[in-house]
Amino acid sequence: MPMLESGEMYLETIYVLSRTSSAVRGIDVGEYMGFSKPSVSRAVGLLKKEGLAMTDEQGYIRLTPEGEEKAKKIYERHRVLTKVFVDLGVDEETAAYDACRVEHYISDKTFDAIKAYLEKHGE
Amino acid sequence: MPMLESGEMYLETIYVLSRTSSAVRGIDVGEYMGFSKPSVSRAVGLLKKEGLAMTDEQGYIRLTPEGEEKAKKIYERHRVLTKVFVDLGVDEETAAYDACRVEHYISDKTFDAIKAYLEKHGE
DNA sequence: CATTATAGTTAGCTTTGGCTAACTTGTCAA
DNA sequence: TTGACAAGTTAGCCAAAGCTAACTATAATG
Repeated sequence: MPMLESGEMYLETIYVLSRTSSAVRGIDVGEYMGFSKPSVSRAVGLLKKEGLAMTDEQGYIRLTPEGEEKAKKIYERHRVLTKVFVDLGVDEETAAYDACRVEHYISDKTFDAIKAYLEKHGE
Repeated sequence: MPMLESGEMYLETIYVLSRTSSAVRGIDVGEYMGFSKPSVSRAVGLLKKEGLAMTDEQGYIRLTPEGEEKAKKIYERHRVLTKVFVDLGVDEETAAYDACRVEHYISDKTFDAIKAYLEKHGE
């Protein structure tokens, strides 16, 4: 089954936290996203079942190569969309917030077109 | 409470169908959206409860002024976003499909910025 | 060593929004 | 007038994804 917004958000959050802490725990994910421990527990369990996340020897959450690849793609969407919105004159916070929603709903085709536009017109 | 994607889609569909048929029934809405009669029945019931839709003397579904206003806004988002995506090189079908998702998730600020861009750069 | 705090899990509730099955209602034609 | 079909509604199921409460397990501290 296809990954929904919720799953993608957890994946992205784990990826983003991994880049600065390298020892990501469920509690950190929950705090970052504003969700409860049980919600994180279940969501991470689903990511594991899908082969996108795992728990390492110390009990920290890690992404599998496949999970990391997916997460990178989502995060790239986030960065590109935020930049496009900011370039269009939207304030940083709103741009990031909207990017965070939109990133889960556009097709590769449309995202690639937006990205190509940014590469041609952005500085 | 805020209107979610589902409610907005029903509202938009009723609006779009109203523009060509003027006698919109639940069955038409369901057929257009690919949903069952009971799903439409409940969704339209919710729109009524929110004061956005009503049933006329002949039993057809009508939007209230408030509902029509909301629907127009959503539909405008649909048109503008579709056009932007097409302008960026996305095929019509994909553009419309993606617009249909995105239209529910971006803020007024971001939409206005996109619209302003289109008005300046589109033909 | 025992207590306490922190992290994670389990159980079970809630809402949203699909669905099917089955019932009601209304119209139309034989 | 009756029988059938079309439209709508009601009841109740299911999945997703949040929540709280309560349990477990681990680690740190007095």
